[in-house]
Order: sequence, then structure tokens, then C-alpha cells
Amino acid sequence: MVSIKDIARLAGMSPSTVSRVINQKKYVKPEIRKIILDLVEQTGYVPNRAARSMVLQRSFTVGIIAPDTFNMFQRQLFSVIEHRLETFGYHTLFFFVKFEPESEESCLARLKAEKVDGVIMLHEVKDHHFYDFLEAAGIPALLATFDRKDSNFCSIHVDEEKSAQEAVQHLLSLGHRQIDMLSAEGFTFGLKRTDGYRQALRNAGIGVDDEKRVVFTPAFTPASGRLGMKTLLERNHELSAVFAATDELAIGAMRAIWEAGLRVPQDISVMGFDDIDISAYLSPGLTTVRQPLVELGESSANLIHSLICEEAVDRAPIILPHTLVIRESTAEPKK
Amino acid sequence: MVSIKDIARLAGMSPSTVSRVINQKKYVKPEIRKIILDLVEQTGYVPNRAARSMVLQRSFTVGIIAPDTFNMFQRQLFSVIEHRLETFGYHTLFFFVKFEPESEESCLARLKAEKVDGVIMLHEVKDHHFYDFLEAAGIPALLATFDRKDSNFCSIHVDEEKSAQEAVQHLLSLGHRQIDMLSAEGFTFGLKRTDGYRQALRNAGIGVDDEKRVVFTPAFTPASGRLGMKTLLERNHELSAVFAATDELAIGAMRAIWEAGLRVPQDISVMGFDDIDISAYLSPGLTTVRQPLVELGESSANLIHSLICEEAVDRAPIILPHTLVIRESTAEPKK
DNA sequence: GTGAAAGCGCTAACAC
DNA sequence: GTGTTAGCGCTTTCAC
Repeated sequence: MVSIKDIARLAGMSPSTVSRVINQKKYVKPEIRKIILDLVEQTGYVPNRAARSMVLQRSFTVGIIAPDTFNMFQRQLFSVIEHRLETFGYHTLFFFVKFEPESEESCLARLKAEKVDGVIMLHEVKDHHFYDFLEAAGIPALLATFDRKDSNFCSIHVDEEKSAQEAVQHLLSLGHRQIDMLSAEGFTFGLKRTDGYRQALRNAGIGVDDEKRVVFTPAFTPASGRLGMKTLLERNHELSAVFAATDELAIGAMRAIWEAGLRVPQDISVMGFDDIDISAYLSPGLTTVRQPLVELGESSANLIHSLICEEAVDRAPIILPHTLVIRESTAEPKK
Repeated sequence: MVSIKDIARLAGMSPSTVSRVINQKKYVKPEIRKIILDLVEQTGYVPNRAARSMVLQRSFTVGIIAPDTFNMFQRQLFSVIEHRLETFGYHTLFFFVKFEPESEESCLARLKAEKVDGVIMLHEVKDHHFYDFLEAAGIPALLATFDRKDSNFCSIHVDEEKSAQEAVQHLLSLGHRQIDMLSAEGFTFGLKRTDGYRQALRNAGIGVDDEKRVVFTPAFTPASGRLGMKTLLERNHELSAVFAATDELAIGAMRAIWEAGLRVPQDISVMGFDDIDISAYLSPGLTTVRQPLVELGESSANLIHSLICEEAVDRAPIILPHTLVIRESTAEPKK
């Protein structure tokens, strides 16, 4: 493999000079710069990452903390982040964590071991030590899709409560009055979206009946959505619409409704949240709240990069705009 | 950050001894080994990756070549691979490539730059140089989900033709005789699955009519599936079933059928391929051919690791078993 | 403007 | 069994 020394020898210069050219430093005669650049081009020389890492004390790696369940929205988001980070010459390193103390612990251990330059958290870790370590170690961190009021970390996300409220308002505006809520445990956004649901009902002067109309399933998966919706249906109360905290949950709900011999939206309207890839291609298409995926991913990547480079950055939470996407899974209630 | 020297000093030993303990080498007195291990534990010492990389001339990284379009099956597969590789202390590095010569070229350039220890290809690159480089550089590579007869690379995949044949046989056994095929360009598996379709029809003594019954769309996405199915429907011939080369395509097809005011499976049966996450949760559930995702991912990770470690490995293509998963999107034809 | 030299943290060959 | 030493490929003082 061709090294900086080879280039130096070929150019009749010292490695230092080559290094200066490569790193765009000044103090190199233009003609020499040109010679070296040509040589680099010809030989296909690329600096060795490990060597640079060592001397620069940087790994050129950002850690992605993701839940073990890594859902579809998160997967799509990751793709965007990865693409963008690549343009900065940054790698990405996965840290999958389960909803268990030991898993968080072992993730923290790995995080300490891997010298990442920054961290993007797609997952809310429970363990305080996690955040403490990040702060103490001075590792730039970004909370993407959630927030922690009590911390100094930058965060980027939509206004969960408000967008959930708008979702339910859409249902209300269609004439629905008996609206159920399907959410899951583990992530704050599930709580916030449920709060938005409650708020929308209250604003409309409709009583909130958590016992009857709200279900929290164990996970944000279609499987959980199906089970949650079955539970709701088995409670055997009147309902004309259901708001699911994520599209995946909504897909499962639609499935349960279908299994019960009912139709969406004729019998029950279904509304989701996230606007993942397939939502537009379901039959019927899923009405949902779109999170600006690309903007979210690109901003996350840009932000962590700025943080790593110690550029001045506004540390206030970034609230991204959401959009109501109305498709065919919602309609006026029967009668 | 605590280094090997610190441990050595604390233990009153030399760095070499510490290194021997860490790397499980022999020739260290058990009591000294214990002292050092304890120290490592206490201080939370972890060897610096960059430094190890440099001296070992290994990056502890495997490159994942994935298409820019990174579909749902591939994303799920990646998750499995990543999890497994993690247990080996390996990182994963993304190389997204588009279906354009320049993109392949720039990917190759990056591949040369990043000193990956191995490569898992989830994407068939057209450019010969790609494979030539890998061979010339002696970088272990694994073709996952496809194969190249003309190469020496290890590969792992299902028997595409045979499984597609079985899929169509299922349709035939239900009584269908007018079966269309929806595929896409860019990947060999799209061709092979189409061949399987043709073969199954021929075996059943049914004429193959590519002009009329087969559509190749630009991509394996729901969007393409929808468009492809529209094309098929607009051709206005009799059809009672459609076989889509992937589940994503099938989802789009179901959507197009729904948009046309027809029902699945009452009017048209739909069959997919892959068995991605959501397929079981569609309404109706998608009948499909399951690729053994977990086995595929774990074997891929294990195999590339063995290759990297220069363990003896059977280089014959690994053919994984597929399974027919029958759900509700297929039924007997009308009348 | 440019080069010499030191050093980042680790492993391995070679002494002892 | 253990220590000494050199060196992986790079950047960065500090001279000149």
C-alpha cells in the first residue's frame, strides 16, 4: 500500500510537505503542491485512517445508539444519516440496546471502549450513567427524535404533542367522537403522542376515558398493533376511529380490524404517525403525520459534525415541522 | 485515557506482558496474569483500536456494499449482520452504490481508501474492476443474496429459480392459469425469479407470454410495483393471479389492484417473495416465499469472519432453504 | 517554505 | 517468562 513516504520520495520532498498539501495547509509552493497532488492522483494514495486517528486522537466515527427493535422509521432515518455522514468522511458505528438495564450497561461499556467522536441517540436510554459518561467524557451527543429537558444535549425532533393533537383534530373534524388510542411503552414519544390525543379530545369537549379507549402495548410493532387493536375491539365499546402512535402500530391495527371482518375506513378510521415508506402504498393508504425524515436525518448529521468540529452551534432544541398526510384510511363515521 | 503503559506501570510489568495477557498469549505466569486482568477491570482499560489496527494492519471493519435503494429486506438483513459482527468485535462500514457507472467507480475508490478487512456485497456491482480489485487486493468478499458463476467469491443465497417455481406452482395448484409476473431491473434475482415463473408455467404446459404477462419495472419498490401492476391491468387481458419478484413490489401491486376497484384475493391473487416484516400484517396477509433472514445474516457474518481469520472454509456457494408462506392474498380463482 | 524528529498506542521479534 | 526495542503511517512542533 502506498504511504505518505512513497509520495514524498517520488516528489523529492519530505513527508511533512506532503502532509501539508494533503491537509490543505498553507506554506507550500504552488508548483510543489501541484506535483504532489498529481502524484496522489496517479498512485491513488489515500491517508491511512488508523494512523491519522492515532495522531489526531480522533476516530472519525460517530456512534448510533439505536434500540434493538430498530423500527422502520428509525431504519429509514439511519439511512439518511449514514449517507450524509459519509460526505464528511465519517463512519458510523452501531450500538444496539435493549430495554434492559444490563443491555444498557454493556452498551455503555462498549461506548467507552470505542472512541467515537460523537454520538447520535435514536433511543432513549434509561440509565443516568449513560448521559453522565457522555458529558464527563466531553463527547458531543445529539438526541434525535426525542429530548431530555434536564440535560444539555442538543436535540432535534417534531413537536410530538402538537402534531398528535392535529392528528386527532383531523379525526374530529371528520365527525368522529369515539376515538381510541393505540400506543406502546418504552419511548417518551408514545406518551407525548397520547397526551396530544387527550388534549385534542379535551379541547373538543369530549371526555377522555383512558380505561376504555387507550391501550399501551409492549412495542411499536405491527404485531403489537394488531394485539392492541384486538384488545380495544374486545372491550366491545362503540368506536369509529383509532389513532395509533406509529404507522407500524397502525398497520397492525388495520390488520386486526380486517381480521374482525370490519373495514377501514368504512367501519373504523385509522390514523398513524411517522409516514414511513409503505404507508402510502397500503390499501387503503394510511392517513398519518409525516415527520420530515430527510431533514431530520441530514440536520442530525450536520449538527453532530458541527459539534465534533467545535463549531459554534445553537444548542436550543430544534423543532422540525410536521405535516398532516391525508390518505384513504380515514373518512367520516358511519351514519 | 488509560493506555497499556499505565496498566504496565501499575502492575510493575512491561507493556509486552500486558499485551500478552490481553491477547491471550501463553507464557505469562498465572498470578501476574491475574494482577493485570484485575487492573484492566478496575481501570476500565480497553486497547486503542487505531493503534492495534496500525500494527496489525487490520481495520476490524467489514464493508457492506449496499444499493442506494437499500430495500426493506436488505435493511432487515443488515440488522442481523451488524448484530452478529458486533460479537466478533467487528465494525461495519457502508458503501452505498447507485446503478450508475460513476457511482460504482467512486464506491470503488472509497473501498480502496478504507482498508476494510472484508466485504459483504448485498448489491451486484456491474463494474468488473470492482471484483478484480477485491481479488487482487486479497480482500475476502462474500456475495450475499446473489452469485457470480465466473468468480471465486463465496456466495450465500436461496435457490431463486426453484423457489420462484414453487411460488408459481402454488398459484397453479389453486387453479390459476392466467398468471402475470411483476419484476424489476438491476438485480439478477429479478431475472432468476422470472425464469422460475416461466419454468413453472412450462412445466404445467401453459404458454409463457412475456409480451403480455411480464413487466419489468425500474426498481423493487412499492411505487414501482404499483406502476407495474397498473400497466398489467391496462393491457386488459384476463388475469387471475400475479407473482411479484419481491414483497415490496407485491405491496405496490396490491395497491394498484385496490385502486382499480378490484379485490385481493377474490379478483386477483397476489404472491410475493422475501417475507419481509410487514408482509404478515398486511390486510390480506401476503402469501410469499420466505428467505431465511436470520440464518442468511448470521451465516454471512460468520463466513466473512472465518474468511478474514483465514480459517479453512468451504468455498462452494451456500444454498439456504426457502419456505412457502401461505397467507390470505392467494385463493382459488373466481368461477 | 521546507525538513528532521518525536510521538500517538500498540504488537512482535529478539534478547535475556 | 519477561523486558527491550523497533516500527506501523501519520501530523506537528521546532529548527533552519
